[in-house]
Amino acid sequence: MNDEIIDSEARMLPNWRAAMPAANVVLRSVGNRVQPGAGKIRWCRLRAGEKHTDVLPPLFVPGKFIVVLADQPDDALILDVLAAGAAGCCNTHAAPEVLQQVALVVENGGLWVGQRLLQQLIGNTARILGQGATAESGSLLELLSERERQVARMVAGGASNKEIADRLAIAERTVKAHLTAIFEKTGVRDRLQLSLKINGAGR
Amino acid sequence: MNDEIIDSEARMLPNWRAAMPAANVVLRSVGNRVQPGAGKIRWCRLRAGEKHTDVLPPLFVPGKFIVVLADQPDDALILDVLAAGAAGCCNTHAAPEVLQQVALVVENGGLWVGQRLLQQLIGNTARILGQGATAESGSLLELLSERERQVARMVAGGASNKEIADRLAIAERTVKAHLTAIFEKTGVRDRLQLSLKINGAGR
DNA sequence: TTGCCTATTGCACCAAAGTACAGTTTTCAA
DNA sequence: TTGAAAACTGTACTTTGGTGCAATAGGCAA
Repeated sequence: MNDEIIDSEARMLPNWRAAMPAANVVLRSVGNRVQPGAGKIRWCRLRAGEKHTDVLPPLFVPGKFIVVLADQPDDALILDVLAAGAAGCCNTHAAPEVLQQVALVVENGGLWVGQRLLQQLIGNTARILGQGATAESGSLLELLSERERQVARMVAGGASNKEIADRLAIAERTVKAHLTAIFEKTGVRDRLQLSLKINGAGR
Repeated sequence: MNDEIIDSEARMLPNWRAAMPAANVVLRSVGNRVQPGAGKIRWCRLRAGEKHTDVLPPLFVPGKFIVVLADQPDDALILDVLAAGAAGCCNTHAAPEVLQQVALVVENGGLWVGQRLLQQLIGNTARILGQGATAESGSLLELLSERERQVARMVAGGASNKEIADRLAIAERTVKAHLTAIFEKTGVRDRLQLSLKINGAGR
């Protein structure tokens, strides 16, 4: 793979070379755009003291994935760079096997997250889900009253609040009240997310 | 790899064979222990109606990783089996490439989570591929420029304009401009309808 | 060189979605 | 009889979505 490794110093590390012998280190300065190379993945080193908000934005280009190699990859940083659009984040000195694993996942369009952080996310989310909503639309809809179910299905079918109000012969305000209750019970934030959950869209 | 696939029927699926030609399907009955094979991974099919709490516990043995192949892998199920100790969970009929990706990650001690769920775990960050797109959504997306496709997929994955702007490092106004063009080209009236078309749900 | 397409962006505006506070009425189990 | 839940609704507000007008700049084929 002809990936590039973007760093503020032009020094190839041994684990990088072992993982991707064909890659090149490309220099960057803060704030500067770097011309994309041929590979699908743009590896970007984040040194201690460098802010991802300064480093990453110029690097995002269509059709390329960014993987961050962080010198100090604490959980908050990892989540931040992933939330900012990076497809993975691991330690600058990660083993070549790990870097290759990251490359495979990311090249296939996946996101790569370290195991320990992922387990934390899973544990936290499993506990949250265990206390409340499930994602399956059947059991999701079971949380709702009869009228709420009716409104939820209509939203999932693409209807606006006004259309729902007209069809059910109720006020638009009433539709909004039902939706607010639906959002609270299901843990979704808006009608688009509700539709995705009910329709089972995605995987 | 000499992994085993544990199922209640002794029937190898084509995607399983393609992903791991040396694997065997091993029969199990509910509640029964299955002697571990030589491989590191024990793939366990979870059919519709089968409860993971009945199926998985006898399968956990030291030194082996369990990956669940679920017929109906909704988010709650995936999180439950991961919280219960499985190292991955994907669709029974996942593509061989996906199964191989799972195998690589898990054999190296990682956890494998589907992209959509992972994005939810990361706080609903979104990078949605066109995986699972219908023919309609395929031809729909062909109408769009590269950047419009990117924006459209992110909307279909549930992202707000602000989130898309942040992830692509562009202005929210630019996202809206792309969406206006997308709506014109596809003939939909808003992001909810766009999401339904791309995800192949509803009308 | 020219014209078209794509990408980007600002300012301004209106419409729709969603939230907050508050209220009434009906049904039904305790 | 009482209290809770469900259903309904108004007024008012904030946030987000979407549109209109206008503009610059780069890439590329004719």
